[in-house]
Amino acid sequence: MKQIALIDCNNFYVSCERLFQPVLRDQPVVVLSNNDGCVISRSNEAKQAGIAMGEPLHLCQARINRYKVRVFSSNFSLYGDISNRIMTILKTFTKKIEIYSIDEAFLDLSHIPAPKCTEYLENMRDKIYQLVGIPVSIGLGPNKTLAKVAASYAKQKEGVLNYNALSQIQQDELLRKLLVADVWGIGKRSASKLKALGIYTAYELRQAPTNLISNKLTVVGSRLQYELQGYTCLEIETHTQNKKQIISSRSFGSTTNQLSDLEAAVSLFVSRACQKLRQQNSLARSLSVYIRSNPFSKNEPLTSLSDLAILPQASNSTPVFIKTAKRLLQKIFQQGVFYKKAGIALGMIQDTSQQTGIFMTDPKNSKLDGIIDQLNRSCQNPLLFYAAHQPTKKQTWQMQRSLMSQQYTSSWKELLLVKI
DNA sequence: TCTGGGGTCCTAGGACCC
DNA sequence: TCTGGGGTCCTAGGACCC
Repeated sequence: MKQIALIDCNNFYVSCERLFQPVLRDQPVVVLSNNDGCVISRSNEAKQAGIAMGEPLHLCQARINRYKVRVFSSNFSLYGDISNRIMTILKTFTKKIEIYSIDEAFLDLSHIPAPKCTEYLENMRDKIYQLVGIPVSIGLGPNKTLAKVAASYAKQKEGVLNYNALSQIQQDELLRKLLVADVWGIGKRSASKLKALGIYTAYELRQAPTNLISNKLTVVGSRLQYELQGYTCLEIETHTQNKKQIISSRSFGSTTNQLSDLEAAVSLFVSRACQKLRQQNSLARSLSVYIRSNPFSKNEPLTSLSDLAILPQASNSTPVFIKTAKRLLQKIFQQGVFYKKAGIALGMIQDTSQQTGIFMTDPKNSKLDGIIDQLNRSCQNPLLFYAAHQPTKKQTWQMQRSLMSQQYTSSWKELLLVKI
């Protein structure tokens, strides 16, 4: 039988903040999304204080005050750096690893003798804590879905749970306790469809007639059902695929009705996306731009505008896409609307080597982009910008991150100081 | 006053062709 | 006046994930 492990960092962003401020260890802590909008990571104490995942800050402010919850803006460059350290350690255990998200990885440990597997996982957990200081939970099962199930219970079991080592009765018991809405891949919609069929738990989903599930939840549901039964439908993907779409978008700190503000924002998003595009050695042919007003506004109706352009030739040149983005923006822009968010997406992505036709990328532009990438990669805050971003102007639309911790590991200026 | 961002996969339905 | 049906490709939108 296969042995698939899921390593899941506990309350990852909160754990990263605690790493550099140990005094937070027993305190309730939350980390907020961009613009300090929603809660996106909670310590166990904060969960007990009744703060929900994704809850808007302004709705839980009273509870935060009452329970003296410590609040942080998100510090993604710090979290990314800590994540890299953990993934590097995991790679010493096996080459068959899929980095699934910033705080999760699947490992194929089928080569480890089954009786030794639990001990192997405990060793892994201890090593990560010892070397990086982040607590993790590890679940192991015959496939990804059951590894996920095991990991969700591992949090109560000293961080490690080996589903394969359980008896049939224990496995059934585990699935009976698990609500179907908490199964990986079952969201709100699917959960309510299943509820209508009288299916409430993972166990009931596993036992349900297969044609019923495929009718109601399509092949996606069928795959999950098979995986709950112990078959493999979702393989581990060991090499990172190039992105098929690259999105860059942000909500603004405050709204704006100025085209020039939107142009500056969109130009910045295009530069970020193009840099990612070049990083994976790709070209894109389509660019879409969208802008919208505040969907939560009680006074103004929602305005959401977008348009897409397809270039005659695939490109990864920042100036080419900035020019196109501005053209689209001018086309869709409506006067008198107060905009809260803008974004761009690059699509029709292909490998650099796939480029055909006689028009190649302008060598001058591509050399310039290369130099900008190189300089900006070597430092925390970009050194070089296209003038279209208006970097020297104070931007009213920029993000609010008033509660951010230091860049302890990713900025020379903000390294942790140790006094001895 | 204050509600994230980035990504994937799947499907239904329209356009088009023979 | 009669006005098919099957196949492919593409896209928008739904659903879900972290």
